[in-house]
Amino acid sequence: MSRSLKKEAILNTAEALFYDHGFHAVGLKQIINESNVATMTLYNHFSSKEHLIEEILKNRESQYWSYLNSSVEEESHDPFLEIVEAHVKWLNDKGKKGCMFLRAIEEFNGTNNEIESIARNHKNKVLGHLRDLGQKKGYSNYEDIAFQIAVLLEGATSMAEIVGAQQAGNQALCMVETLLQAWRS
Amino acid sequence: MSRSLKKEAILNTAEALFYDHGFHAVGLKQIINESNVATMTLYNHFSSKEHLIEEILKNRESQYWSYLNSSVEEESHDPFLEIVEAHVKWLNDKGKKGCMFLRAIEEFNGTNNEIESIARNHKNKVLGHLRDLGQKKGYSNYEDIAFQIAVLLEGATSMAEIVGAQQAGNQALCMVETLLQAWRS
DNA sequence: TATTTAATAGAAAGAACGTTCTATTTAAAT
DNA sequence: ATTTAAATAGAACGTTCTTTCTATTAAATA
Repeated sequence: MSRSLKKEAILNTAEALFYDHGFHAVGLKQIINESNVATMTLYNHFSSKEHLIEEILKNRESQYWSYLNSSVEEESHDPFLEIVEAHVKWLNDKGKKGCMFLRAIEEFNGTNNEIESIARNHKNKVLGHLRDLGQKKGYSNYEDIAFQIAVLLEGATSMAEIVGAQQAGNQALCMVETLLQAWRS
Repeated sequence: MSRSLKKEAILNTAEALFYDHGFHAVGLKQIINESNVATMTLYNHFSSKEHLIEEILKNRESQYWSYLNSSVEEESHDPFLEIVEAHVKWLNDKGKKGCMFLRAIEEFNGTNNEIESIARNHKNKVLGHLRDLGQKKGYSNYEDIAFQIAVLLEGATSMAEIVGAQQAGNQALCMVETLLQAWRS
């Protein structure tokens, strides 16, 4: 098993465990056991638990963007609908237990600035992306529209924890359709 | 300082700390220090950290309902609008850092069934309340409408962490108005 | 083949965790 | 005034935490 495969195993196991139970609730021992590596193998790849968390968040962010970008075409007719659809796909695949970035903010605010920044920057980048889409589509109130779509995305993520990704996603899609129609008229 | 004042101090301090940093991230030592009680005073009132968490969640649930009930009149003309307004008031007063119930579910799912149940039951009760309101208002698709209002509420809670309760609340209110208009026509 | 590099298991460190114990002081009840 | 009960500070317990160390084995490179 090559070096990078070990690192990959650690990242995958740790991401799953942190996502399922929280950053502070999961110990390195469990991560080491479940990813079948030695303690020092983890510490050779990541200098501390918190640096491991940073790398997991960066990975997860790029995964999320690949969901958004693969589903939303350039010059799409309905970019917001496609964004919500892509987000729902993400929820089905990797988002059934809430938003890992919000949880990072919640668990590390005031105690680890780097982790908090990674998470906050991600959220602000999504907001900026929505704003760009709205502006490109010619909405004069693109600022408000971006916030509102963001509320829908975050709401769907949270509701997926309670009623499942399917139900939460469908309702969010239904709402964005209604809103788009209202905004056009 | 009487016995029940001590208990109250512990509950308030612990609620604030758990809400700010998470259940696993905050130790009893900090709670004991910041609420100015002795270790055994805490253990005389609460048999364990997790029982303390249970009581905090139950308290918080009743606080949330008092926000909802005080703002929503019987036979209101626009109960959904009032629900969202009450929720936004809650966010401004006690909800700037996400939903404590969702976080309880996330941190204790699979490891503490009692805590998880308290949180899940609360969320389902809110959903049931929304359904009742929709049905009473005569919406035939009250089931879907309840889910959709819930998505708005949860979305506003999450967005409050990123852009503040004011902005998040305003956008959620704006959306519910648009949706209500669409549902009526 | 010889040499360097990675990965291993597991012990050990030292701090922090939840919880219990002890001995003392304060307050209430008789 | 005497007894009973509560609350106190803080030590202590056993466990777990993150991190480091050691000594050994496996892989890759030269």
